[in-house]
Amino acid sequence: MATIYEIAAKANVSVTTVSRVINKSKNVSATTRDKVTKIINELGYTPNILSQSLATGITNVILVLVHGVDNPFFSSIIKGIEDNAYQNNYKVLIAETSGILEREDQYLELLKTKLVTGCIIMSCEKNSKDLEALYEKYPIVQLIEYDQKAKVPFVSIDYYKASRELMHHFINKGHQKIAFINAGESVRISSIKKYQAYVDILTENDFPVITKELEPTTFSLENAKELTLILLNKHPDITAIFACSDIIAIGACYAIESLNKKCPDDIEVFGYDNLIYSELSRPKISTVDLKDFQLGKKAMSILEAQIKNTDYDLENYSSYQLIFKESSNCKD
Amino acid sequence: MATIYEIAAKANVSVTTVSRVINKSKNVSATTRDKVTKIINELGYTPNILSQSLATGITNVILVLVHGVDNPFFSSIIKGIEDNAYQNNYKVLIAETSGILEREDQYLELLKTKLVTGCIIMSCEKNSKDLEALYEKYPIVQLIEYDQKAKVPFVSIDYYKASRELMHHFINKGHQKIAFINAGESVRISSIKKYQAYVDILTENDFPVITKELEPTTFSLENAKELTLILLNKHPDITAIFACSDIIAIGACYAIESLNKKCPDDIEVFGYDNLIYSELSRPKISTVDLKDFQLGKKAMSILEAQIKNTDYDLENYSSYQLIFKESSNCKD
DNA sequence: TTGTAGGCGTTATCAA
DNA sequence: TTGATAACGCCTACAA
Repeated sequence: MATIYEIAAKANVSVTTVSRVINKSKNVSATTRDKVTKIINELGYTPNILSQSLATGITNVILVLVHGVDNPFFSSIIKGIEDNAYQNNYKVLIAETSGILEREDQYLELLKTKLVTGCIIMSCEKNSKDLEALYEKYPIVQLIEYDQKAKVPFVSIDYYKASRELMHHFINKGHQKIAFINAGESVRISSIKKYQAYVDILTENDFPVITKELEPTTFSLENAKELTLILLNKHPDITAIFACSDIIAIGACYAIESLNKKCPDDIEVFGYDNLIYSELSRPKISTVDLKDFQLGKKAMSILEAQIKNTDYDLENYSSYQLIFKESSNCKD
Repeated sequence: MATIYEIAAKANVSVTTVSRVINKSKNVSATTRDKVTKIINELGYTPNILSQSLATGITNVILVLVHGVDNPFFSSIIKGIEDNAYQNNYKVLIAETSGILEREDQYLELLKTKLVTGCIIMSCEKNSKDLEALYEKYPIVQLIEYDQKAKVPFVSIDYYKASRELMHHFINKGHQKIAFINAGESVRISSIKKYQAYVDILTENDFPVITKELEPTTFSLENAKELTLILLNKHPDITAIFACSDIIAIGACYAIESLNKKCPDDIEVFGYDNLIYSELSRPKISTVDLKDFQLGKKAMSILEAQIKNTDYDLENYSSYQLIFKESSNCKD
């Protein structure tokens, strides 16, 4: 690879001048600039990011930490992040942690070693203190799931509010026996908030709480079906199911169908996240849309604010929308 | 962040010695090593990868270039890559190109600038020559889709063979009017090979070729349904459909259902890729499993061979398996 | 407008 | 077994 020195030699100028041209500094004459630019193109020169970063202490690379790229929201969220990032000339790299703390740390070291400038964390195994410590030193933003105790900026949606809205729909429809099937990761803020809303509304109305939680390791769809069957067996008078995710909702529908009941006529089902799955299934699953693209964009903007030292909020709630499809009786 | 100099100062040794300790060189006395190690731990020192790489010209980071992380196979393939990579102490980063050449180049520059050591390419917009030129300089492996004309190593499956096998199943079942619905990216090697196999087998048997190709920009599921309806309208005697992907197969099933026909009784349908979608739909889609995890592992091993300068093959075909589910009459 | 020289944090070379 | 010093490729005062 050509270096700044070779360019300088061929152009008969100093490396400083070449550097100026590369960085579009104003203090270069048009003639010099053209001469240097021409040679740069001739030699197909690309600046060595390593060296640039070493000298400036900054890279234009940001990292997205995710549990797994098969994370349901992930693919559309990343588009939002990138949209914002590319506009501001950042490169976006993604890393999977698989929920393994050691691996998470390994990738976060890329921050310490200056390889990446900031990090969007969608999956975090750290305790609150360690996370805060990290945030003190580096630009960090949590996305969707976040640590309630840590004072570290996050972008998410108000799961509690959204879930109350969903429950209100059920109540307005006259449902009294409403089941809730939670994902098997009830430590996640999203699960906690959904459950809170579910319980609160039922309590306010004096209706019974009927819940099951998925076993974390199983294939959600099958497990959801099993759990729903157990619930429906024990409580044959259930008329509505609040599923923590679309996949779970589909499993629930399978269970309903296998009992020769109809969804939504006999039992109404609501999912969460508005994934493509909810379109593929029969009936199509009513669900809560998270506007993933917006979430991603917002997260990137918060990160950038940190990098550029401008103002930003610690708590950022993005909008959502209840989508009524075939698995629920249409809106009120 | 602490640097090697601070460590050296505190330990009363030279930076060279500290460097030796960090890199586990043999030429350090146990006493010195312990002393230095202790201070390293005390100060929570992490080497600056940028500097290391600048000095050595090597990073332990590899890059996976993908069109989009919503690429259907991607999530399980990446697990295979990582499995192999972590064992050999590499970090794996992922980047989306969205099929944009400029963006692809931007990420590939990370190779030139030594930020990453090698690259697994799952999506490439480059022409054969440019790709070959890249391969001359850097460790590169193509995964799944590959450029037939470029002499650049690839890991994929033998789509032609697999598709012939699939078609043989149809023929053995007595089907004569077999439709083929191709993805809207018929420049991809996978699409080309599937189509080749389809046409070859029909020609060998003197059966008619009946095909449609998806419009690239549309939502596959709906578009597949439409196209299937058109085909079934024009050729009501079609008894089998070879769909280029599971999603397309699901769309085909929808079309069949909407005509009050039964799958597989009236029309047998086969998909490709064995994605989760094929499990969610009714009927479950018979499909070709690609053993994604193995593919990923293999790709990483080829990349490593390049990095470590050991032998490897240019053409690597991984195994596959026809999976018979509900959308086809069970195996022969 | 241009150039010189020192520094970023590490490793490699050579000598001691 | 250790250390001094150049080198990696770039940026940025400071000087001219």
